[in-house]
Amino acid sequence: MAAPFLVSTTTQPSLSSVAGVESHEVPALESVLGPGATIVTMPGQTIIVEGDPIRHCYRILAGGVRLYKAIADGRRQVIDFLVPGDGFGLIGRRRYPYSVEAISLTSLVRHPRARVDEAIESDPVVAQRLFELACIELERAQRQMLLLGRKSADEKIASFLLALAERLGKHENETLHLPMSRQDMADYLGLTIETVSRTFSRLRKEGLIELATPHDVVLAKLETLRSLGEGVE
Amino acid sequence: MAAPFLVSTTTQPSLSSVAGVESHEVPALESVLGPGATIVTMPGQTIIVEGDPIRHCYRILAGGVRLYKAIADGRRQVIDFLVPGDGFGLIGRRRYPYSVEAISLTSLVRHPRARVDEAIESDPVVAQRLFELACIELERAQRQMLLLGRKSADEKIASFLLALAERLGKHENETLHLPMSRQDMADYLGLTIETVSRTFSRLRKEGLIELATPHDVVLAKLETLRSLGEGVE
DNA sequence: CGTTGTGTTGACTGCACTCAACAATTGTGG
DNA sequence: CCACAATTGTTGAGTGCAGTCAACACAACG
Repeated sequence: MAAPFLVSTTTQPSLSSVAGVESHEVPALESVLGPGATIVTMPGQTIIVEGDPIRHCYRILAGGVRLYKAIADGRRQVIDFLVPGDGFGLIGRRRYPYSVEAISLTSLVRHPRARVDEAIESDPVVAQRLFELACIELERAQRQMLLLGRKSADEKIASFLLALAERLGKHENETLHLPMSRQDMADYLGLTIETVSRTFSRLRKEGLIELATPHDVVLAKLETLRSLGEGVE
Repeated sequence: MAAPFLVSTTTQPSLSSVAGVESHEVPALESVLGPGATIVTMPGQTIIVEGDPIRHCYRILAGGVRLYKAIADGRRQVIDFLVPGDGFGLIGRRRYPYSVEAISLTSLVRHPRARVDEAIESDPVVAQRLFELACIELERAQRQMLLLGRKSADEKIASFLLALAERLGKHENETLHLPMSRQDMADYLGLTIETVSRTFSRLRKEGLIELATPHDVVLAKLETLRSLGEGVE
């Protein structure tokens, strides 16, 4: 563990740019940022610690990360999982309100945050675009509040799978790859690993999903899954 | 119930502008919006329904409102409570992702949303300010995700009281007025009315708070309340 | 081939939920 | 003004969903 950052300036060739990743995308901002340093991180490696000043903004080229908040006794709440195309350090003010860790072998491009701040001042379109991105994030967070506060374990898992499927453009009977651990899912959904595991097993027995491996889910009955996730009795 | 909107164009004199209301304030935007129509709503009255197009933005002069999302079977998640000085309809894109209802007798000023959209295009400072506001809202939402996913009933109530106290600039042994019902608090914290009521009673027995009335809490031991809210064992 | 990390399953527990009764308060009509 | 109804909050009794503790399966790895 605690492997050092492997920094390289060469661009990663295998970007694996996924289909439906829209919410964190930064097309209008691409040009503003210019070239950046490419960073490769090992699974489990910490990239940002909650409270760190926002010095850079990052975009994920390959792999994935988790954003999370923690309390003193070790409890964690995963705020979001980011996939290739997503970024962090772009929205936000002085400091990161969450920690960032790599889920798998992950490569990112890093740009000085100052370049964004300059762009906000100079280019009105940048501020508009960032405002729009922040609004999208806010709506995501508010949807997650409904999930965390009012949904059952079944409904949470169903919603999670559906949201991820939509984000990655997966359809019925396609295989959805879950790069994160059961613990990560639990901390994202306000559950324990055991409950996550049991719920996957139950959904499998009921035929709503198939588990090729613990990290590869086939969405067998998308509609049933959807009505479950929406909380329709 | 279902009393009609009482619209008047005269400005409400008793603004009751509270001290520490910062997160929803719109000082730089005041001038942009110009004069608006004043609206008075009765307790429980619906102002916005989830999914409504954002045609106006509102600022609360007196009273208070709840923002909430609901599912088909009636379960609700209160997203936030707004107090005088706060606003809604300013941050967000096409449609409201939540419903808005008055908690108490509430007066608001309403401005056409189009005026904001024009200002975003024409005045770079407006877009910057809105981006900043959205970031603040996002951080609030993310803190609430930690509360909903990982805190116990005690910790939730303690956090809630502390956040409200800070927002209204209340200190130790001062009385904090809670304008919302137990049901609203429950739906905000992901609990039931009974659990909210029981937890208030327990905190009272332990001497952390006093209950002048069910809606007026004296914060007797602010530090103990704080460590409880932070999740320190 | 043992070790370690991760996931699954079982047995049991407990925190918060449900159901229910009652108290307190407010509003309404006679 | 009082009786009654309606609304809101509190408390008790019992239940259940998800949590805890524990054992085991399985794969990856040195």
